[in-house]
Amino acid sequence: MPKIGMEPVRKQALIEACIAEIGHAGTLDVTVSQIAKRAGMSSALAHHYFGSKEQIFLATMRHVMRIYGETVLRGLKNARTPLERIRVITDSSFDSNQFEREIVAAWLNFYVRALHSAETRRLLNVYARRLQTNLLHDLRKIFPEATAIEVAQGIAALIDGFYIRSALQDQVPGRVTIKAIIADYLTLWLERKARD
Amino acid sequence: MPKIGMEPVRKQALIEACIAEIGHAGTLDVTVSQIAKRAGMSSALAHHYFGSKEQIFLATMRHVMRIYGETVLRGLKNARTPLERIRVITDSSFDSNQFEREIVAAWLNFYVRALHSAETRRLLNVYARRLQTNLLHDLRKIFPEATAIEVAQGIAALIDGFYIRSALQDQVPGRVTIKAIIADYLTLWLERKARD
Amino acid sequence: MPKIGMEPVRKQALIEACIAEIGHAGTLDVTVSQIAKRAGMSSALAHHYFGSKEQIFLATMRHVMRIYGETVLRGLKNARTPLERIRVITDSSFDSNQFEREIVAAWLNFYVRALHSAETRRLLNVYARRLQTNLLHDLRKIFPEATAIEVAQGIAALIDGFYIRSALQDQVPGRVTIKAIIADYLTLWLERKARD
Amino acid sequence: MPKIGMEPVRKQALIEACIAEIGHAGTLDVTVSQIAKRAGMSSALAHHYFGSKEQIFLATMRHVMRIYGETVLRGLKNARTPLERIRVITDSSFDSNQFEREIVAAWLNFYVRALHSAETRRLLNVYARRLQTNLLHDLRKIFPEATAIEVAQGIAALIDGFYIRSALQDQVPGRVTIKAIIADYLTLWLERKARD
DNA sequence: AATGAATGAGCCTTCATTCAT
DNA sequence: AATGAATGAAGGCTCATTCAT
Repeated sequence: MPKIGMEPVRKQALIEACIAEIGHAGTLDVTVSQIAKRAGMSSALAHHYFGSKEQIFLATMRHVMRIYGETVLRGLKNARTPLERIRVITDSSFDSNQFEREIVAAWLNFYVRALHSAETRRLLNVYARRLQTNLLHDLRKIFPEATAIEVAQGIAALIDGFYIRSALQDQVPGRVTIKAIIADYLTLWLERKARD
Repeated sequence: MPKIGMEPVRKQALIEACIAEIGHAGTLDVTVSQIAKRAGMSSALAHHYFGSKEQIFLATMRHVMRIYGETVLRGLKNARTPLERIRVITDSSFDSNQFEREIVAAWLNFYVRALHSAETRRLLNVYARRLQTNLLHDLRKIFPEATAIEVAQGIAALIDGFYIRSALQDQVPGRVTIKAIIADYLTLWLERKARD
Repeated sequence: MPKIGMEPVRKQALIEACIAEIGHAGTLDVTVSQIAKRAGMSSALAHHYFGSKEQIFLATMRHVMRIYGETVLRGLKNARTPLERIRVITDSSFDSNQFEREIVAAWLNFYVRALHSAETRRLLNVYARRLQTNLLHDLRKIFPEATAIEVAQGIAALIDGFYIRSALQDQVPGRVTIKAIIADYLTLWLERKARD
Repeated sequence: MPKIGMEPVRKQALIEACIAEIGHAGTLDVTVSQIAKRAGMSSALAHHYFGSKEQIFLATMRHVMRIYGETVLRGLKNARTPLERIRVITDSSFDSNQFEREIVAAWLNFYVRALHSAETRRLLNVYARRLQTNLLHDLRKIFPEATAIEVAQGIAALIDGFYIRSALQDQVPGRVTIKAIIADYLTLWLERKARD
C-alpha cells in the first residue's frame, strides 16, 4: 500500500507530541527536534508539514481549544435550563481532561504567549469571546442586562483565576471545591435578586 | 567621580532594565546582552554582578513582588476597619503602578515560569500565601471560619483572573469596574450574612 | 553525488583535523571551530556528530592509540623470538609515524590531560597496561619473574622518557640512537644473566 | 609601619598560589583570579606585579626549577665519590618534596607547555642541560666518553620516564623501587666495564 | 600599595531551517 | 513521503587585562 494521505496523521501526531513536550518541559522552550522525535519522525518532516515552529504552536493551540470546546458542547447536550447550562460552562474548565498536567501547561503558556504573538492573541480572544457570549446568553434570561454582564465577567475571572492558581500554587482547593465556589458566586447573585 | 559602591546601583539598573525588556518583548526570551545594554553596561558586567541570567530573573521577580508588597502596605496605613483593609488588598493589584504594561508582562511571565523553575515557584508561593494570610486575617473578623476561607479563595481567584484577562484579552472591563466587581463579591457575602 | 553515510567520513575528518590542530598549536587549547574549519565543516556539524569537544578529544585519543597499537601489531607479525618481539615493542614508539610533530604533541597533551580527566586517564592506563603485559610476556621467557618485572619497568620508563625528551629538548639523540640505547639496556641484563 | 617592599612578598605568594592552583586543577587552565584569590589579593594586583599571566607562569616555573636545583645541591654537599654524586642526582627527582601532587602537576604541565611557549622551552632546556652536564662530569671519571654519554642519556630518560609514569599511571613502582631500578642501571654498566 | 569597576574578545553549544537525495 | 546532512546565527558565560581612585 502506498503511503498516501499521511499528512493529517503526521500533523495530528506532531500536535499531540507538542502538547506532551510542553507539558514535560513546562515551557514553550521546546525544540522542533524534541517534538518531532516524540512524534516519531524527523524534524525536517515536521517543517515539511507545518512550515515553521510557529505554525506547530498555533495548530497545537487550536487543538487544545477545540478539545475544550467539545467538552463544553458535550456537557450542554444534557443541559435544559439556563442555570444548568451555566453550570456546564463553568464546570468544563475543571473537568479532568482539562486538568491534566500537559493541558494545563499548554494553556498557561499559550496565554502568556499572547503577550507578543498577535495570532496567539487573536485565537485566545476568539475562545474568550465565545465563552462570554455563551454565558451572557443564559445570564440574560435570569438577570437584567447590566447584572448579566457583571456576573459573566465575574464568572470568567473566577474560572481563569482558579485555573491558573491550581496550576501554580499550593493551598488551592481541589476541583470539586472550586466548582462549588463558582456555583456559590452565582447563587449569591440569585439570592440578591430574590431579595429585591 | 569616584566609582565605588557601584554594585547596588548596577544591580538596580539591571533589574529595571530586565523589567523593561520583558515588557518590551512580552517574553522571558530576552538576552542578557539586551538587558545589559539597556542598563548601560556590558553583558560581562551583568554576569559579574549576578552570576547568571537565572539570578537576574530571580532578583527581578523579587523586586516586582516587593513593589507590590509596598503598594499594599502603603494602602494599609490608612485603613482602619477590616473591610477597609480587605478593600486595600483587593484594590492594590489594580493600582496604576501594577498595571503598567511592563509590570504586567513580568508578572505573567514569572507566573508561567513557575511551572518549571522550582525557585520561581517558591517565590510565587511566598507572595500568594502572604496575600491569603492577610485576607483571612480580616475576613475572620467578619465571617465564620469556613466562609472566610471560601471568600478568601474567591477573592484571590478574582484578582488573578481579572489581572490576567486584562493583560491578554479585549472586552475586559477597566480597572475601576474590576475593583467594583470584586467589591461586589464581598458585598454579596455580607448581604447573605445579614439575611441569615 | 549522494550525501549519505557521511558520519564516519566526517568523524574521521574531525579526528584528523583535531590532531593537526593540536600539533599546530602545541596545546589542547584549540577551539572546536578551528578543528571544524580545518576539517571543512561548520562547528555546528562537529557538535552534531560528537556531541561535545570532550568527545572529540576522546575519540582523537583513541585514534592515536589505535595507530600506535597497529604499528606494534604490524611489527610483531614478523617477530619470532621473544627478543625480537621485545625489540619490536620498544622500537614502535620511535617509528617515524609516531614521531611526527603532530602525533607527538597529541600524545604529550593527552598524557597531561590525564591529570584532571578521569576518562583520559582510564584510556591511557589501558594502553600502558597492554604495553606492560606484552613486555612481561616475553621477558618472562628470558628472566626470572622479579627480574622480568624490573626490566619491563625500566624499558617502559626509557620509552616514555626518551619520547618526551625528544619532543621537548635539544641535545637528545636521534631515533636510531635512542633505539640502540634501549636495546643496550636489555643487553646489559642479558650479560648479567649470562655471567651468573 | 609603611607597607614598603611588598613586591617580593606578593610575588612569592602568587607563585606559591600558582603552584597550588595548578596542582588543584591539574592544568594550566587556571585563572589569574583564582591564583590571586588564593594568594590573598586582587587579580589587578597580580597583574600589577607580574604584567601578565604568562609572566606568572614563567616565574612559577623558575621557582619550581630552583627548588629542584637546591634539592640537588643540598644532596651534593655530602657526596664525595663520583658514584655518590650520580646517586644524589638521580635520587633528587624522586625526593618527597618533588613528589608532592602539586609539584608534579606543575612539572608536567610546564613540560608540555614547552611545545608552544618558546620561553618555557628555553627554561626547560637550561635545566635539562645542567642535569646532563652534572651527570656527564661524574660519568666521565668512570667511563670512556662514548659510554659516559650513553649512560647519561639513559639515566636522564629513566628519570623523566619514571617521573611522568608515576604521576599518570597505575601499576608503577614506588619511589624507593624506582631509585633502585635507576641505580641498577648504573650498576649494570659498571659490571660490563668490570668484565671487559 | 591596592582594588573594584569595567569590557572586548572569544568559546562552547543550541537550534530553526534548508537542501539534496 | 521522508530524512540525514548541513549551517548561520545567536546566546550564556568566562577571562585576561585595563583604569580610575
